[in-house]
Amino acid sequence: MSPMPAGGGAKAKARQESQRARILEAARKCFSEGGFHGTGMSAIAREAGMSQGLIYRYFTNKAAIIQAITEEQREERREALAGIATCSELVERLLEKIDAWRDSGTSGPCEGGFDAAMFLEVSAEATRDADIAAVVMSQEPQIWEDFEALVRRSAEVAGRSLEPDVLRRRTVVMRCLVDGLILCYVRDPGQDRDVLRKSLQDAVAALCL
Amino acid sequence: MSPMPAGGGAKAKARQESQRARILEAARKCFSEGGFHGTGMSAIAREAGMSQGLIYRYFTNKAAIIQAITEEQREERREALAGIATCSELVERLLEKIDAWRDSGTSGPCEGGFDAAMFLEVSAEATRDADIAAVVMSQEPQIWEDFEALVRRSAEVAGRSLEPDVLRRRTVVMRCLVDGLILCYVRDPGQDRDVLRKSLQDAVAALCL
DNA sequence: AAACCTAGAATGACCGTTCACTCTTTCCAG
DNA sequence: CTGGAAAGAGTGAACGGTCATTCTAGGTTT
Repeated sequence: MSPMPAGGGAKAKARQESQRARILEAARKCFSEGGFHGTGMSAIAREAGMSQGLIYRYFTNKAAIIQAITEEQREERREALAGIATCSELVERLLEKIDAWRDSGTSGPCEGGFDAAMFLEVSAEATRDADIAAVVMSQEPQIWEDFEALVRRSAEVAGRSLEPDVLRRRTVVMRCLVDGLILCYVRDPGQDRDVLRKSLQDAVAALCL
Repeated sequence: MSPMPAGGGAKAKARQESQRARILEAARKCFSEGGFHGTGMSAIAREAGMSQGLIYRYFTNKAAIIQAITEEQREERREALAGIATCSELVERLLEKIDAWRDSGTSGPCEGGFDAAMFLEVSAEATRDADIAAVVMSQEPQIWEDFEALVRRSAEVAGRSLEPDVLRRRTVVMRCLVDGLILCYVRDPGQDRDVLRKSLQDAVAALCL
């Protein structure tokens, strides 16, 4: 009946999880290179080193894989944000990550887990697929919280205390800057990295962050 | 030999152009709703009110249509930017356009020609398809020029004169803000528009623009 | 032997593209 | 003006291929 194996022993459970993870990892790489709709199940199966049919034992269909990957992104973003103290540092780390992504052969997630192509793919897909849009929107409050916490932290480090509504506005600006930076850098990876860095740091300073 | 009709009379030329435009318009709508790879030629043909085969009289293949649409975007962006005097006004107009796009049923280009879905689709595709990436990158210098001109204009209106490197940095920041705003608003169209507006206008003011 | 895992073939649908063919317009010889 | 051939515009069926998904049947583990 159920497509997923019903767990008996803990060992089976473990294998189940590892297979799911293997599929997800393969799918992430393929989707990153070819996009959600440009990637076939055969490519995912090949990358994962298994048959096409086997994938359907762990995921009901392709959409479920896409959804799982979309959900994964939140965790990665949270973790990345958690280890950062100030807005200035965020800009620095982000530039490093984009560099790493770009240098990893224009495809696939780099070691840091950041994948600019996937970021855009998810955003684009959300404008079309209602299910993906729902997942993305459900993540938003959490992401805003994390960003706001960062901005607050950053202001405190700088010895300033922001009023709630100012904090909120600065947070919005900061997120727009970050997203825009990704877009700009991805669009033209050849442009001067230092100009980008100085520009953004300049703005961060002007905004008292 | 040649796939495109060789022009005899001016009338034929005119029809040729109008047919091309018809296909492009239909394709834009379909691509906006389903993405480049999620849209079939049959859908474009149906939307354009012609047979699939006829499309190939005006475009060598699907990739050529995608490329033509990508190229179209530059003109639209240029025109939109040309009619704007200050950075503050840019933020205002952009929010209006995103609203118009969102309200037009989550699909298709709105009357203002702005299409957030297409914007993301092109950016995402550029990370994968080398031809599209080339088109996008070839547009970049022009777009940066337009943005820089706007920022300069805006500073002059505010009675300030920016030094070249400061101007450049402010331009980068402004573009990141604009791109980021689109991304934020598209990701969660339900969020408070006024917060977005105030936040961005705040930042513009803080950056002396 | 029972339960599960897995590969690989089969499925029908749809993909982008081509092709043979039919209309419609153009154009010039008579 | 007219008639008929040449050329262009347009159709829709057909092509090989790939798509996502399902099924069958053979292994492997327990």
